[in-house]
Amino acid sequence: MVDINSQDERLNAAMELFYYAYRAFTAQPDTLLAARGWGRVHHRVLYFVGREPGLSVNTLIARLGVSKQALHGPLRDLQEADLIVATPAEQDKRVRCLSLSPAGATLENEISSSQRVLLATVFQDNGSDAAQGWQRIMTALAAHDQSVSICPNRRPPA
Amino acid sequence: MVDINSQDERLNAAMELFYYAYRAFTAQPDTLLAARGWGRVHHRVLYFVGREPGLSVNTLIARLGVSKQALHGPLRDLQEADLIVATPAEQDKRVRCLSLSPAGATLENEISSSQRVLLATVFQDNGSDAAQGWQRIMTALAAHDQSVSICPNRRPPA
DNA sequence: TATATAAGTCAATATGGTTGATATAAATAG
DNA sequence: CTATTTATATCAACCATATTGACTTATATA
Repeated sequence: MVDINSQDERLNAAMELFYYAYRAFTAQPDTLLAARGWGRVHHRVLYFVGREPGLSVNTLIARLGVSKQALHGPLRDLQEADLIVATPAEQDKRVRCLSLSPAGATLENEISSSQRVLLATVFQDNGSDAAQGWQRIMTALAAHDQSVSICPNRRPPA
Repeated sequence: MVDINSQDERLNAAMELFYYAYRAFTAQPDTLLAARGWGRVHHRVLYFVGREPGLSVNTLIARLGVSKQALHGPLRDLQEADLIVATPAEQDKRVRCLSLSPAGATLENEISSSQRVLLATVFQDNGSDAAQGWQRIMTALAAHDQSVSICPNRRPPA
């Protein structure tokens, strides 16, 4: 039988830990983007286009869960900076297929590699047992995600 | 020697995991607060006041990293809802000491207990080894937090 | 040919943050 | 006792970012 109060304390500590760890994890991408005067949406566009090259504007809107008007500003920024290219689809020339330019891929990689390096460091510093445990717990948590697929845009990702 | 690409894949998966796990973790508090038409600031006020009862308004502003004008709306909401009480300090009657009312403590507990329950569940389901590993990794990550103490308000916490 | 769809844009509006100026009450310096 | 500083609280102007609605253009399809 575990002492209820000490159990609660442990969980409270875990809650704080989660928050500060997440903040550390997201700090560097934010800094890299903010340097260009860009925000979360730019980051998320780069992220989603990087992971699903050739997706359409409407698909991206669905992925991000924002209105098209909210997307177009950042999307245009990224196109004008030659980080995202939009090419008409062959079968249907109305739809624009979005993908990362080489420069866009470089930036996207720069951003996410800062996160990969951080993770790689802490995984290596704490041994594979800890890393595996972390993965198990996070997987279980992610499985509890109640969020709808076309996300309600209340709490933005990336 | 580890294959670089598979290593990157593992880290990419960890990045996604982190994001979805965090979203699952924060989903329920958001829902509970949104039901009252409230947002993150209300939550964070309840959280910080709950963990540091008797703190002053200026201290709270520093903890949150927002302007006093941005704080006062939500703070007034919470006072009018009798969730937060402000009592003049004995030594210096200018400063208001903020604390949770019984109702405020109840709500705060309701909010955070949804998170405690989620954590307790996944910790229990995955064994103490995994839980300990998670804690080690998250602690190491949190230690890398570069954020300044009076945070620049660019990337909001809680 | 008429209609529907994908993308892009303009306008009006809401929210939530900012800074600046000011008011009030209480503490403190001279 | 008076003057100044400090802690809190507002008011106003402004800005960024999101929303919805209406519309245009190009393309596809019935």
